[in-house]
Amino acid sequence: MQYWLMKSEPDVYSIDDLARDPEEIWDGVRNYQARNFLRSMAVGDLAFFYHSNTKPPGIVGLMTIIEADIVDPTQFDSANKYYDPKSPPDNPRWRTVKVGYKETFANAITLETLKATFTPEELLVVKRGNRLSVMPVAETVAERILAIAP
DNA sequence: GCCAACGTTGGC
DNA sequence: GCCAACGTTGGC
Repeated sequence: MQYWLMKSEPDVYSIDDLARDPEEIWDGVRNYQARNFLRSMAVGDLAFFYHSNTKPPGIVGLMTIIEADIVDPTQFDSANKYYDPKSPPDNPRWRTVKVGYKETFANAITLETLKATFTPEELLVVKRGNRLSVMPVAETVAERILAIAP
């Protein structure tokens, strides 16, 4: 079992949206490094839901991976923002996972708190200039996050 | 709204 | 294969 952190802009898709409709395909990731992390996820892994581009940014809840390595359908939808005409239909470029809602933390753990608690080596999301939207979280770090999550 | 960081694209 | 130009991310 592995832990992950996955970012989403709450204006686009928030933890409340996931709570309302508790199974969702995590679509729209168009970065190869993030894609590779998505592909290495397994059913039962846990992922922290991170709100980015909002005030304040931070970890707001927890979800679980309920289906691994699925094709991101938006890459073949020409009307979709994430349409990728260069993705070969017989070998889809963008894979993702289906996530399930687990919980919303009573008090979000802000980026400020994360920065005060973890070094950039321990937790990638506190690293300046980091733009990765999907990243692994070491188990020891995950346990510390869960311990401070109310 | 600014801008640093950095990934991607495309000409050569 | 290099690298300048460009686009996007995301904190502030």
